Amino acid sequence: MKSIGEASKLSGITIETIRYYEREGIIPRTPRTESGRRVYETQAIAQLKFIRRCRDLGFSLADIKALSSLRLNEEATCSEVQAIGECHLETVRTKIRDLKALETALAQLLTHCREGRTNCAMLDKLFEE
Amino acid sequence: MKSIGEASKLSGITIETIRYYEREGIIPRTPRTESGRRVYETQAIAQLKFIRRCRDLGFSLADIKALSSLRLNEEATCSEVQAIGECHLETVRTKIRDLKALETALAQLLTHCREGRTNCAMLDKLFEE
DNA sequence: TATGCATCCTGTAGCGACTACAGGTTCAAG
DNA sequence: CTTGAACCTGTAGTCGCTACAGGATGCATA
Repeated sequence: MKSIGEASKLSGITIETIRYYEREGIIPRTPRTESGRRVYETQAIAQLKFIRRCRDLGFSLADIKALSSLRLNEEATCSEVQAIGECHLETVRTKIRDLKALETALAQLLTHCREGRTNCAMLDKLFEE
Repeated sequence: MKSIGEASKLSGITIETIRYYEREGIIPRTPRTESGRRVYETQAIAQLKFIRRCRDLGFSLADIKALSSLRLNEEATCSEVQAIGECHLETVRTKIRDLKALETALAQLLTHCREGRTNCAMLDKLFEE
């Protein structure tokens, strides 16, 4: 039986974000004390940790919602989880490829820049044609 | 003297986004016809293309604003442009590193998943402890 | 018991960079 | 003169938070 502050420290999610997750239905409505303060049980904190790990892996909140419900669903198969994971992995790989291309282009432009000309070769390149 | 539709096609920026850039002061207020339609000269279109290229390189609109004004400023030095570029390049490289770590972690989790167990090893891993 | 401070509550607005309308006007072709 | 494409302004939604404002509660100390 922990307060939101303790839940925050244990899960590594800020208080504001925990409340946001509740508002958005990422986690179910947390029980309150008589005075209206949120109360977290061990399981609720485990769920927050799970969300934290998924976010660290870059999953969207929509994906996390799906993964959470798959865990609770008896009939859910591993392959459904796998599909979400594979799809996300592909997204990540695409991002890496895109960023690498971008890195190369940027580095190339900066090489011109480093030559110390008065007129900036990088800006000229970006403006040309 | 082009319409916003033509400017959009020539620059590769959607009409809505061009209007957004104007609203946000990324580009100056575009002159209008008597009836209130936007009119783009060759130079305005060149600026849109410049913005497009910068966005493709991942620069923020704030950076682009700075780069644009550096180009117009007589006293601006190449080193100021370089500083913005180097800073952005570092950001990109950091992102690539982070995404690669994430890719590895995800791929590893999915390896377990692929083993075809009934209980999903990936979900279990994410929930454990 | 009173005070003071930390922690909590709800509700709303802001971020970046768009995107997507609604509801209206203008233009050019047939 | 009508039709339909293209344009206009203004506002709200997206994602995943973050940052308040303005108030209530809980706990330790004087």
